[in-house]
Amino acid sequence: MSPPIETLPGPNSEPRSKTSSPRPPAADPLAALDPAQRAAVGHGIGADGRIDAGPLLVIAGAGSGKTGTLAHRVARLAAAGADPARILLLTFSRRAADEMGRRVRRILAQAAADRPGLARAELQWAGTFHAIGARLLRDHAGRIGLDPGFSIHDREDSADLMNLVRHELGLSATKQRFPQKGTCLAIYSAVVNTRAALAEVLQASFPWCAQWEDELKRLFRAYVEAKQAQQVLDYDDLLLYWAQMVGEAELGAEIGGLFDHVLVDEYQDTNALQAAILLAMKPDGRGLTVVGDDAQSIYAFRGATVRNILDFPAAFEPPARVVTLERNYRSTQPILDAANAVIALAAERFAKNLWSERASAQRPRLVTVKDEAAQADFVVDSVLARREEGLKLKQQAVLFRASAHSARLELELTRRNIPFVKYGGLRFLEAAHVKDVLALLRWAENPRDRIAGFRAIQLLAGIGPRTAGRVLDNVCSAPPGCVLLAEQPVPEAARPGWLEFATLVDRLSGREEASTAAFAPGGAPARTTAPVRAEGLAGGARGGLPWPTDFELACRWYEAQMPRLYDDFQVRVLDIQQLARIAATSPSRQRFLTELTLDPPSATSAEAGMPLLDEDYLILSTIHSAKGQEWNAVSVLNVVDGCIPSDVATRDSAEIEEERRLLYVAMTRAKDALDLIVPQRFHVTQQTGLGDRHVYAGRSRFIPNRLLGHFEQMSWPLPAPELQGSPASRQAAIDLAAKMRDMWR
DNA sequence: TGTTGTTCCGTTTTT
DNA sequence: CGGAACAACA
Repeated sequence: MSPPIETLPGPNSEPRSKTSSPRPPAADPLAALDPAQRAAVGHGIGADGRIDAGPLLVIAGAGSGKTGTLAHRVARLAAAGADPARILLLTFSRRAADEMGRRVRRILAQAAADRPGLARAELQWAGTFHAIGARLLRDHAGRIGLDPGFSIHDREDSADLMNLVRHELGLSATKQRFPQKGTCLAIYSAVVNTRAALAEVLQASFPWCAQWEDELKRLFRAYVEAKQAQQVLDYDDLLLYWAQMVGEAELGAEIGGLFDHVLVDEYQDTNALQAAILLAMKPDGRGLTVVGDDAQSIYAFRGATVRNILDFPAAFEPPARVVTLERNYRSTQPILDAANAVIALAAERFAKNLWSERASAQRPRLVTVKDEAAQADFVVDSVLARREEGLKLKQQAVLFRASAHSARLELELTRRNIPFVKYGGLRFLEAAHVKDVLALLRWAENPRDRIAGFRAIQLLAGIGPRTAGRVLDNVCSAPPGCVLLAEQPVPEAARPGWLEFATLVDRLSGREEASTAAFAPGGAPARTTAPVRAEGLAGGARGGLPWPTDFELACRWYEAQMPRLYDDFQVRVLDIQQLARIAATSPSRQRFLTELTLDPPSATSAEAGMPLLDEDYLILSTIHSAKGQEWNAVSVLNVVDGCIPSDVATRDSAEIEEERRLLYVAMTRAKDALDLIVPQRFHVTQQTGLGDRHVYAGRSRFIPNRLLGHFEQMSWPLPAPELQGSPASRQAAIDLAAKMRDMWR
């Protein structure tokens, strides 16, 4: 069962000193690569430039130049004659896709000074599974009975729709409490993404819901029907429809045939459904390259399984080639030693030991502080100290397990006027006011989208769920085509506002003459007679307003409603303006809505809007969002039991192991300096009635005593005997000392 | 019918 | 502490 693992020359056999070997001409981009990387890059590309590549698995340790290796491989394929338009690159985030595109371009530009055509090669197909799925589905919608104008629900929308169906089926009024909408969606999503049976998923992950199996089945069937009736796809559908599409023999071959090479990054964080898609597109594995690191698998909660990587080689006959990258170019050896020691305690792992040539005397620091306030003080102080030494804020990051863990620090940073940008956690997109505007636009784009309409309609004063539901019923179930929005029955008091709203929606939908035009639900003649709207086609193009004029129209109307809806509307207006800025960069309404849903701005900052790009700012990030990144100096907050591992993730050993890998990922982000902070006491806004409590927590179980040798231990503030205690007593002591000195003046 | 108030529950990470 | 579910009021 064990795949042939190719172990390439390690530290001893590969001196690679900077001075000894004469550098090949700079034009050879392979010159900068080590032997393992070169093997991965050149796999299946003959000396004569002929490409004949079987499946390849690259096990790439943290910091082993994975991104560069993948970029080089793409560039090398292109240089050997592969058509860049027929290369599919699947990454974990849009950011990673962009980065990859940049690097490929750079390498090609370097390598092909003499071949101008090459330098212009652009990747046409680089993005996340979800984004590529959305594009393929729109392109081939006609073949699978899908409206190409389908809208995409984010998780909240999906949960709302699930809730709607849940109520309709009477499952909200059961004697025993039925699972909440979020739980239902999580179960549904787990079934889809793991491709397991409902019973299995319930057993394994949601045992407390096992009694509801039949009801859940009913609920999910109705949920699927609702989505189809509304021409709506959720995140999972983007993968599921894609998988089904390529599962059809003919279509699968056709779509697989669009690509000569398929390369997948972060393969350890893909799930069974994604693996099925790949296999269906490339059944024999030809042209398939996947890259990943089992030690960095941190998305099991989303259905990702490390089995994908472990089982990859054996999925093909003959098995895929395996290349392992163990040399780390990022971190100093002491940091690596500590990280290796942490991951070595994992129950099971792919044996792999990272090594580095970056010697350093500085071990990572394990810093004990009194509480979270002291933690914030310490972090700010050391960040500033490093900046004094010339390290830009941008080259420093603070990482944490859960978004809320940085609250104290954010406060302190704001107080001391230090700019920062935070990744992960509450998204821009999840803010109620942003969702309001998007709902309005989405409803205009797809009148069948009930969730969007439901939200948009209730923005009006005097109109609640009841009226909104009635209007939507009329709009959706009316005989094909003809519903006058303006004539919908609404309470008298709401009438004037409603007319204005109806006019707006009609205009947004491309029907200028509000009073006479019919409001046609999608799929009705108005929609089907129109030719398939190609994605690039100027959106909002149906009828009237050019994008983003319609957006501005919607904003103006919405801003007028805001003071009534929100007490703090002044702050929220800024977000709407931010949204307008994003909208302006999008070519069409549909693209805007799709991209924003699949790829929301991932960062927020304390200031209104993002700091200017050239400004310096500190990076705050959840560990999950830090994936693939690196910084010179990294601080990890709350390295205590209860945070890492999170106390909600200690139900079984699989969860605990994932938390261990999480700490490993955090530690391996650091190049030169790494601080793990351990507050002895931390605050929980805790359960029932007791109010806030302090909990005395120990150092994370992932750093047991026998690992302490890898760290420099310190306490902060440095214990100063006699001076401990309250600020008042410290003050008094200092005064006394001054008096003593004054005696001898 | 729609809005507002009250109580209770759950509480991570993200495409 | 925020959201959801339910009860009371306009």
